[in-house]
Amino acid sequence: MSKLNFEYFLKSDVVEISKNLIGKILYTNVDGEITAGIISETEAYAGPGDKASHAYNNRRTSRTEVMYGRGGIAYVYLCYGIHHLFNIVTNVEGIPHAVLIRGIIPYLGIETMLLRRKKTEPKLDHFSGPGSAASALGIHTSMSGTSLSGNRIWLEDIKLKIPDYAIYNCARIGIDYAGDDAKLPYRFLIKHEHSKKIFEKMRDPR
DNA sequence: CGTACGATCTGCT
DNA sequence: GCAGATCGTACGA
Repeated sequence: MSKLNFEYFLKSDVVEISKNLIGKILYTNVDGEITAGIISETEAYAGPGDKASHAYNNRRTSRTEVMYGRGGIAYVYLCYGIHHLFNIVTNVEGIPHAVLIRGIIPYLGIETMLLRRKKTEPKLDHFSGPGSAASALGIHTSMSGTSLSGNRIWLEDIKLKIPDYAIYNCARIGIDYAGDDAKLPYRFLIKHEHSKKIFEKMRDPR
């Protein structure tokens, strides 16, 4: 089990990183409460040339400014006034690439995560969808800009590797405004059946 | 300053 | 399958 260091996030191919992040473990420490999930779904947002990105055409605002920082920090923003969506900034300083985390498989602290989600049934559905995944991990917009090499949010490799046949990719969701870029196959996810297997194994390790 | 709308989720039908 | 929730952000006046 090794913590991913910032160099991992400096690579230039955000789509490649998106795919590679599938199966990594995302940890948060919120007020001393540690929870974690296996990343099961991601989307790449390729910065200035990507109409779906908040940083399209190098648009800079106080919200998007953190995306222009060095890879390996969190970009968290509010969507529809309700959902705190968690992204990982990639590439070198000045290039605003990011990966949206869209789903997790509970790995550590599922009781806490269920409380945050106001759910009782330990179902996988409650942790898929970008708003749900971030909420389960206690992520808030106030954490935007947090370094992933600190002790508040970080990533680790897992021994169990997700095989390629269990991963597929397709077009991103909810970005109809992005024209042709809406068709780009920048979304990666673990097939549902495979996610369920991992989830069950996690809950009953025998 | 005012307005339009979004990288969504939920519950009800 | 669809509408409603709900509010910060962006942008134009």
